[in-house]
Amino acid sequence: MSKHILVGVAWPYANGPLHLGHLAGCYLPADIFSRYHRMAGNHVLMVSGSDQHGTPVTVRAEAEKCSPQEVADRYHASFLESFERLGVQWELFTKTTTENHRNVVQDIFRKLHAKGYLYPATQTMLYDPEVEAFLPDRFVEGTCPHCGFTHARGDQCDSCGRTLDALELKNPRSKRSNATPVPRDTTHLFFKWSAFNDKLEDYVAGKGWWRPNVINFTRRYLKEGLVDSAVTRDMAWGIPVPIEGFTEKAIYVWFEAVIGYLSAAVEWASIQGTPDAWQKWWKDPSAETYYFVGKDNIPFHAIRWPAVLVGLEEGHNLPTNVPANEFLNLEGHAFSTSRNWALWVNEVLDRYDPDPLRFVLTVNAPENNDADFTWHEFLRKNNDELVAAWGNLVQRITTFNNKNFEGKVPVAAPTAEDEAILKSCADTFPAVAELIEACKFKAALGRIFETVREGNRYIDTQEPWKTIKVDRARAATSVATALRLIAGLKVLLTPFLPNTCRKLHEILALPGTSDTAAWSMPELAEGHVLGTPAPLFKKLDDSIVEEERARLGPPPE
RNA sequence: CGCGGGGUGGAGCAGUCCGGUAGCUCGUCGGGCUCAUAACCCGGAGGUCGCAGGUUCAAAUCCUGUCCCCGCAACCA
Repeated sequence: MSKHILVGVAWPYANGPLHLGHLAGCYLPADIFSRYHRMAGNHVLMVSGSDQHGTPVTVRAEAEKCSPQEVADRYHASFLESFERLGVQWELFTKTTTENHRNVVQDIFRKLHAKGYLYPATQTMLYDPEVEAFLPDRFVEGTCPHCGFTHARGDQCDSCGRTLDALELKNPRSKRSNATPVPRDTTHLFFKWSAFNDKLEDYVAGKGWWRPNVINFTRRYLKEGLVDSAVTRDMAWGIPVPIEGFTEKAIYVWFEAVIGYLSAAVEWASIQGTPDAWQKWWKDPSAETYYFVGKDNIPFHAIRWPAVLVGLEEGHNLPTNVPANEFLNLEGHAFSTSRNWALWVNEVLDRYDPDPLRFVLTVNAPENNDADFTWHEFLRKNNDELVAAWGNLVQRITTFNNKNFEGKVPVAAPTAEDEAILKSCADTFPAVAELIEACKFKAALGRIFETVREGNRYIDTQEPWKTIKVDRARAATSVATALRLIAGLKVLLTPFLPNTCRKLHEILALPGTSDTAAWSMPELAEGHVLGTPAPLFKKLDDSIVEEERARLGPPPE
């Protein structure tokens, strides 16, 4: 009774590389979740891709005097590198500039139009005569009409916090050219969000088990009532609107990007040579759908994307859960690309191994509240928890076995004590499975480490280094038991620490690969010859804290 | 202004829905062990749960007010 599970992960915007906040926010939890489900024998389809359209990409391209596609492709390659190095496994990580995506999006757009959910309406927007383009609100700066702050953005004043309409700014100027923008009328296609209010309320009625922030925020949004809004834009870099009279305009990036979850599934199926296979995840009601995103993405995945799917009236599955994470801060301050306060994944991986990073970001994940990444905590958690508890358990057992039993699994004559520790490890499987399925990854990892500590206690009590001098058979049993224990723990930890678990898999000379191992206690027969022991992790020197802080430079403000 | 989330020993977190003398990891102090990356094991100290009221025999847990942090408020990933 294996299940079909669709895992959609937020589409990273292709105007900059990934930083640690992105990882903690969605990519790591999604990877843990998907890896577990694959090991548990479920059919996982984990998809995402780079979001390549939109104004910020064109602005960056302009600044670098290259094409938007060049900018987008560069960061797409950078994303792929990050995922490869981290061990984040996708069924497909694509991009929004594929022909397939454009076809799927335009097809959906036409259908929604035919059903009457898209209608034209005229609005007044600010136009930059210099760059000859309409300006998104945040690309307009001016004086706040409420507090007089001179650097208020078109959407919000950073000084008094009020929401603004770009048209009410005094002395507006374009952030793209510094020219004075002028109001100009433009006609767009509006999506009838208001038509879906009731249906969405019915949909979320049974979702009380979602995370508090997600469900409460969603309900409040619906309670206030959805307001129709434009889903087309006056710009060239995007997917052309396939409707007569609007073909010079592009579909709004947000509207288009979320459709990527569907188009990526279609693309994947096509690549597999089974073009209809995507329907198992999208049309079969027994399939489950999860969207891993940051908290800023909640309305788009819990409301707008479901509204579009409902509007299609083709029986697409709605999200089973949207386990949105809060935000990760860096040394007490928000990540900020523009202020250069960030840790880029690829740069961090030049200096550190992926699994310690995965460990720290999971153990300290922003699941229920904002979390803070500090180098001090990174050092402490690596040295005092990961290396000390788990790394050491593996090391002390494998080296002891190597020295005393020629690196072969010794013959065991298990007593109740030995059986108890293995039973305890076996019992950890369903417990961890339940936590992962509920998207409680911190708790799941914590639960595994309870068993790790239990393992250290077991060895301490057994004292094979003493018994081997007087009762070799007893020592052999302890060591064989401990080897079976770490083999079990290796399976449990694979979703979290896939890279070092692969190493351990080799050290234990187990058949197959660690990534595809079954979610259960593996067999480790007597006499089985093990590989050469080697430390799984490195202990870090205290000096890295100061080093890394210096590299970061002074904090913003 | 409004709405949602959060504010628990030195650090990071759990517990709050179904009120009953505060839990976990790390650090720290003391002890043990020596197989192991000075790692591992045992024990202790340390908090009254942002603040102020209230309900109750009893509140971190319910109610009211207040302060601080984060997000949203529709075009911004």
